[in-house]
Amino acid sequence: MLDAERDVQARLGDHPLDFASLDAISNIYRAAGSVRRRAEHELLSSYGLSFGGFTIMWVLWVWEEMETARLAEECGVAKGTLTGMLTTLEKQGLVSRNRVESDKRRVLVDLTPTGQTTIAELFPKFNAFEAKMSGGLSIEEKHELARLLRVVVANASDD
Amino acid sequence: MLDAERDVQARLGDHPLDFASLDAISNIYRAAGSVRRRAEHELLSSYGLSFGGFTIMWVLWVWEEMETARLAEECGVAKGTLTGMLTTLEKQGLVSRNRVESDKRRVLVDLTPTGQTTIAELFPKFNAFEAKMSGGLSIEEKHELARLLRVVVANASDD
DNA sequence: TTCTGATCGTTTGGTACCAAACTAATTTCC
DNA sequence: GGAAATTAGTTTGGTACCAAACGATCAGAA
Repeated sequence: MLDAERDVQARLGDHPLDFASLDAISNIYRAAGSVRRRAEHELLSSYGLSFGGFTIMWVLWVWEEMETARLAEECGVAKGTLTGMLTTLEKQGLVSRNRVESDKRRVLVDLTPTGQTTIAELFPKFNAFEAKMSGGLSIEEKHELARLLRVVVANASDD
Repeated sequence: MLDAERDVQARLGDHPLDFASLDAISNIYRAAGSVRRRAEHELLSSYGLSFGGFTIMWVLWVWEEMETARLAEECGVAKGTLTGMLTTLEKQGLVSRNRVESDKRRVLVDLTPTGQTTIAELFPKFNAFEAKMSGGLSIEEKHELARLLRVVVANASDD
């Protein structure tokens, strides 16, 4: 990466380059992309799940039945995106949608029994995968990584 | 996140949960997604660029003319994906494709003069954006974040 | 030479993803 | 009580993204 730093600085001329920020932020995507692809390849594809689909199921497993809006928020996707992903999961028989009687605009999403079984079997494997992806880091380093990332998330979420 | 930890542990029963790994890895996506959306919103949309399109232009700016295969690798996308993104950038007049005379399978991609101007103007703003997204972190913390992420990338790239 | 295998970029088919427009249901305010 | 504003989820139109199949080109061997 030092070559890049020198080259970028050359392009910028006298414009100062904040390389530390570039280094921190640009590595976030690189890491996210490579871990995501690896997870889909190595683990999720055999369950017919995308990374996003897995995330939905995990959230529902932990917090149980949930409205669409909150589910989208928890999963970090737009609500329109969630509609399509839920349709996919519904076709696979993994989640169910139920209109709320008292307010028919709302929809409650929940895991089906099949979905429950699937995520209960899958999650331990996924957690082991996460351990492998963070292999070589101490527990303190893992928590430090999470802490630093939370600062970035907070910055990016400011309104 | 501590509620989640307790809830997940409850679901897992006696199965041990590696929460530190979960914490580290799951925050990577959250951070990547929120920073990406913010960048597109706040900065890239006014240039008509997606995050991926910006990445391509940045790589070409730093390393200059490059073959498709290496460009895809540098940008962290599949080569088929790159084809479509290059078509978009080509339509916008920002990059050009040129077949290599000595080996007509190969294609060299480069920035057009317009592309050069665009990225030279945009990059300082993007770097300032990166600084904002990593605001509140010291220089040492930024480099530590990058270092920890590189470990993850290396783990995810193992064959 | 010509056949075989490898390599490069593109195409294809499909999901994921977003923002904005839309529809239906509910609440607010006069 | 009814029009207007608000809210929830879906639909729409478009890009991004992947893996696998494809077509063209090149390199090597018989």
